[in-house]
Amino acid sequence: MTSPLHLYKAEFFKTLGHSVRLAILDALREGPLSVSELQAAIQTEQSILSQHLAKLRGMKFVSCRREKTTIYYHVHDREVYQFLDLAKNIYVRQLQQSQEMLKELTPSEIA
Amino acid sequence: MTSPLHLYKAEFFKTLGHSVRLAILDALREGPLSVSELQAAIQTEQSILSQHLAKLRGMKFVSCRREKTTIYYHVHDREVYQFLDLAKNIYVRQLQQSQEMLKELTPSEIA
DNA sequence: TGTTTATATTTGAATATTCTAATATAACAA
DNA sequence: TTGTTATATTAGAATATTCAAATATAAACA
Repeated sequence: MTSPLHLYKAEFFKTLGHSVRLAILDALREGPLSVSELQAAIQTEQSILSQHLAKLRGMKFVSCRREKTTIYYHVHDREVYQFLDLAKNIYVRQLQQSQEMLKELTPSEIA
Repeated sequence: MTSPLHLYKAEFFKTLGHSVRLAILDALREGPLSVSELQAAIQTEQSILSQHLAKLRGMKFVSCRREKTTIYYHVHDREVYQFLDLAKNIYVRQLQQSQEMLKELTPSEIA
């Protein structure tokens, strides 16, 4: 086990495992945005944004087209949003569970 | 942006971003397995397996119960498999696309 | 051509993750 | 109690990822 496919899958998930990259995908839900629009939307330094866009491009989560000097990014496969929403179901439940565990602790147990 | 929720989501995906952890989840598809059964199934050192199980537990992807000296792991929320299968649709398409790009390259372009 | 604007890439330091090896714990049996 | 089996945790080295700053590129325009 831990086949080449598992390694590829791992890269796939790793690419999603960064808050800026998730914010980028979220920002692109409504449609394409230029890099500077993205920069404004998620409040991130130009070079950092560019580096994260490169990773998303590398895994084909996004593509881009140039229009004069502006580069517009869009998600490559909109099914990714279904997927992200399904993820949300799961981690929201996971979070809730953690919350419940916290609530059951007495103050002395927490300290 | 890059809210606390985005940070949490990123942790969620990061937890899935390792081939051993994906192999563990796959191995648990059919039902619970003990640590040594997992070890046999995915051919991994005891301590490494244990460390990855700890991460999966931490994010509540798996839970475990003890039976005498044996510890059985199971996935915490079976919806994770729907989610992983949806992921597969997406990255298989992404892979195919990369393949097609490769095919279009002439040998000289590759070298 | 030179300048400006928009974006990408590179480099090295800072940080985080993973692995290996060793040690710890928990339950049970002799 | 001591030993054994199954699993977990810890510590430090090895590796990978991220960030910040500087530099590079590409298109458009004066």
